[in-house]
Amino acid sequence: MAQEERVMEHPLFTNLARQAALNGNEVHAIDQVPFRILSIPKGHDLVREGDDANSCIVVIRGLLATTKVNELARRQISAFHIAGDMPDLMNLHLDVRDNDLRALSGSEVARLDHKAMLNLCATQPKIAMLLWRRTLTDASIITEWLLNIASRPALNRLSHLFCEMLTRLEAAGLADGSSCPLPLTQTDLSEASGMSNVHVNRSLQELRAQKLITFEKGFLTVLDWDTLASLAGFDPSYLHLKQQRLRTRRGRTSAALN
Amino acid sequence: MAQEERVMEHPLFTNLARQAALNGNEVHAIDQVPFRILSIPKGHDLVREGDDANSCIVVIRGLLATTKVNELARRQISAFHIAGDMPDLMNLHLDVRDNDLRALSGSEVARLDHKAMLNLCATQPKIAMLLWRRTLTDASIITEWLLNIASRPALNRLSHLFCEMLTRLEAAGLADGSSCPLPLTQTDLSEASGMSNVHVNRSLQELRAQKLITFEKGFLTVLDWDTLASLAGFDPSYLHLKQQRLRTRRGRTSAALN
DNA sequence: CGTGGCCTTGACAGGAGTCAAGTATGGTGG
DNA sequence: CCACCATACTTGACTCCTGTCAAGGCCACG
Repeated sequence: MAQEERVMEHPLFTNLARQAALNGNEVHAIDQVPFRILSIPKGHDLVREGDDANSCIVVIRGLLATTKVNELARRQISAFHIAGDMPDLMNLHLDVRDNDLRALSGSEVARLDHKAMLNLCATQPKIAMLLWRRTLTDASIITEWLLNIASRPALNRLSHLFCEMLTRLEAAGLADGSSCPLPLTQTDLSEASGMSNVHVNRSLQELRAQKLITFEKGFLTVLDWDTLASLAGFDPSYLHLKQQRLRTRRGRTSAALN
Repeated sequence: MAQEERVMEHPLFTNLARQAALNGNEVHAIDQVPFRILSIPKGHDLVREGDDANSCIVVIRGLLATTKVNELARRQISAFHIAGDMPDLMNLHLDVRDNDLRALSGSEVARLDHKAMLNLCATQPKIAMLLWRRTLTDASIITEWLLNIASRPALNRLSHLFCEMLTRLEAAGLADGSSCPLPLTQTDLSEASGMSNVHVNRSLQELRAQKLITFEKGFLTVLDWDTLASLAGFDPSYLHLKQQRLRTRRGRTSAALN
């Protein structure tokens, strides 16, 4: 079903095999789910509030965000989605979606057939459980964002965001040591962190001045992970990553305690 | 297994039957899940951060909250749980819980056997789907909280919280017209809304002065729903309630548009 | 070479936090 | 029945973090 010239693995498989071993039966069931590859240009909305919740997406490449605008026309980003994420899995069982899905950079996604997905869940309890589990870690991240936005001042808040993104991108194999691509504008950051773009700008300058990070041209480099993570109060356990060693490898935060 | 003298319905059944019709087979499977009734005094923690995620709770009576304290010792409430809610369903598939569950009023809960629940999910896809769906609406609420806290000023933020709680309590049959029990202290409100308790106090006075609400002795009365809801930008669709008529009955917000 | 994003800066205002003290309220025990 | 205490609520004064407004600079792109 893949419309690409190269033979590609089923996107769902790439996604789930990272979490647990699947038997032949399950792999076969996954292969039966039809999908299409879509390219979304930067700034475009893939799904809109009010749309029927009939899509199911796996990010192949790029950076997307779940956004929602409130009655005062202020836009809020409630989640970032990187390669491997399933941005609207949350809407699999809900009738109408109440948020938008926007590409923050040029992105490529696989759109899985909605009915086939529901059928897959109904017939393969283990896969359903894995997908469920994914939605739960997504929810865990949103809860952490709530804590972050509600309880930390600007500098710490931004730091936390950077710590999270570097950790997630590293876990997805997209980071290079302490650097990673992060194609966000300062306005994007402001919409994700609940602060004004002006204040984001000044906080970034402060982070740079303290030699904690570099952030330019959509590229983030963490210069001093320990200080940044402790400023942010960052504890990656809420990400529920399989490979906790990633954290210890870079995480002198905990190593320093020994 | 119920340790009460009166014969009581299985708490899970009460919970799920509200969402969808269950066949005899499914009802029987539910009845096989052992549970115990617990009473938790006001202010006590039922589960703590770091505990093994081996419990599964249904609220019978009272008000609980999921809380988490950050590195600055500031406590944040990320969810309220009323009768019928399942506060730690989110942890069913996650290893270690990263938050606390606290009784904000004297409460009564049913603690379901964790393994039996996992088994139930593995053998009854439809029930698993219903439970999954519940976690998704919980996530939807948290996302709305994120939007609320990140993007609305104090007065609107509190208003939104009140709108939500009245709507949820009404849907659970616990509200009396425009009034409902809401045993929260102003400190609780401040921890839920991400503002200081002093500022909560002043905002409450403002809401009272504008004759929008009454809030005393753990009892909330909404005096002017329309104004309150529009101030809050409240749209109940994120609650994913079955009976949308509840909203229209009281919701002159939408009725007024006709 | 113009135009539009995006980033940067300055000046100013105001919302919200903190600190601290004082006032209800309710439960407890003598 | 009343003194006592803890908890919750109120209030005032002050500070400051953060938002808003407005203007200017820097690219990238057509």
